[in-house]
Amino acid sequence: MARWEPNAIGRLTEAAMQLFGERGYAKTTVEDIAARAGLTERTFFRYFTDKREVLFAGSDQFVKQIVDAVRAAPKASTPLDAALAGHEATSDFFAQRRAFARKRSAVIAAHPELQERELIKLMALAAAITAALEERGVSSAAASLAAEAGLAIFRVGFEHWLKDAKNRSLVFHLRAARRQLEAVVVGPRATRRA
Amino acid sequence: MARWEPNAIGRLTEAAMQLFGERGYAKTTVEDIAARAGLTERTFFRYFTDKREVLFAGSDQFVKQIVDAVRAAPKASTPLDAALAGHEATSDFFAQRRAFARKRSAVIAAHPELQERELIKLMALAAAITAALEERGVSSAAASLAAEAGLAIFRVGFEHWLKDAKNRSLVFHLRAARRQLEAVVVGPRATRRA
DNA sequence: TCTCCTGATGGCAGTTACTGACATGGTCAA
DNA sequence: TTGACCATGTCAGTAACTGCCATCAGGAGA
Repeated sequence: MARWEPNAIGRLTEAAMQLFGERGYAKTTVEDIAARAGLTERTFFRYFTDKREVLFAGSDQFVKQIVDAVRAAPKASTPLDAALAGHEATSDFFAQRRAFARKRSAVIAAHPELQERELIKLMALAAAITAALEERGVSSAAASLAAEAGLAIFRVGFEHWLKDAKNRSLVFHLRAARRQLEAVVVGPRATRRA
Repeated sequence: MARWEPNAIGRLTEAAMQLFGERGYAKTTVEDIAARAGLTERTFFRYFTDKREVLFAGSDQFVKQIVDAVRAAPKASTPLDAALAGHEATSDFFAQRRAFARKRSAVIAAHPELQERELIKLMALAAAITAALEERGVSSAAASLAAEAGLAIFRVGFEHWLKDAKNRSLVFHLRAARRQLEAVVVGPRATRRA
C-alpha cells in the first residue's frame, strides 16, 4: 500500500477548479485548495510555481501534440494550413471532455488573473508553432503571422465549439473560422484561391 | 509653490522602468520604486492596482485613440482594413518615442509577469476593436477574427518597427505585415484581390 | 532482518505584494 | 481667518511564495 494518496497534482487541480467555481479565485486561498486535496500549502507550491498555474498543468504535452501535427502536415500545405493541422489534432482530445472544457473555460473567463496566464500559454504555443513552421522553410515573419492567425482561428473556433448546441466537432468550427478569416482578410468581393 | 512634486504617476513609472532595467522585475520591490520616486509604497498602490500596472498606465487613452480611428474608417473598408486603420493611427505617436518604446519593450520582453499584463491589455484592445467593428455592421465572428488578425499584424509590424535600422514608419511595417498575412492566408499562388 | 537511502510530504520562519482605517498638513475658496 | 479638501503618510493585517530542515514509509542491498 502506498504511503500517500496517489495523483497529488490531479487532486489539487480538481480542488482548485471546485473552489474557484464556488467562491471565486480571489476568495480561495492556496491553503484552502491544499486542504481540500488533503495536502499542505507547501506541497502545493512544490507542484505549481504559483496559484494560477494549478489550472494549466500539462500544457506542455498539449503544445507538443500540436507541434508534432504541424511538423507532420503535408509539405505542400500553406503555412496557415500547417498551423491549423496542428490545432485540428486536438479535436479528438477535446471531444471527450466537452463538459470539463466548458467548466474550465467559465472559471477562466470569470477571472482576469487566470486569463492572463492562459494568454501567455497561448503565446508560448504560438511561438512553438512559429518555430515549427520555420523548420518547414517558412520565413520568420510569415511563420509568426501564420501562427498568430492560426491562433485567432483557434480562439474563435474553440469559443463557438464550446457554445455549440449541436455538438459539432472542433474541426468543423475551426474550418468555418478559417473560411471566415479568409473572407475578412481578402475582402468580400475577392476572387478565391485556385 | 506646490505642496508636492508634480506628476507622481510619471515619477513612479520612470523609477520603475529604471529599476526593472537595472535589477530586474523580481528584485525590485514596490518600496524601492516608491522611494526612488520620493513617495511611499502606499501611494504607489493608490495609483496602480498592482506592481505590474506601473508600466501600463494610460493604456485606456491608447485604446480610445485606436477605436476612434476604426470608427472613422471609410464605410467601404473591409473589417481588417478598418482594424488596421486603427493601428495606423498610433504611428505618429510612436514615431516620437522610438527610443522609449525600445526600452519599454526590452523590459517587458525580459519579464514574463509583464508580458502577461501586456497580453491582457492587447486582448482588451482586441475586444474594443471587435465591438467597434460590430457597430459598423460586421458579424460577431468576422469582427473577432478581423480584430485578432489586425492584432497579429500589429504585433509583427511593431516588432519589425522596433528593430528597423532604417527607421521607417510604423505604418510602413504594418502594411508590409498586412501583405504578408494575406499571402499566408490565401496561399502563395493565389489570385490577388481585385 | 538490519540498515541506509530515497523521495514525497510537513513545519516554520521570513519576505513582499496588496488592503483598510485613520492621521497629517499645505492650499485655496469663502 | 478659517475650514474643508485631498494628496500623502503611518500602521496593522492577510496571503502569496521561498528556503531550510525534519519526518518517515518503502525499497535495495548486506
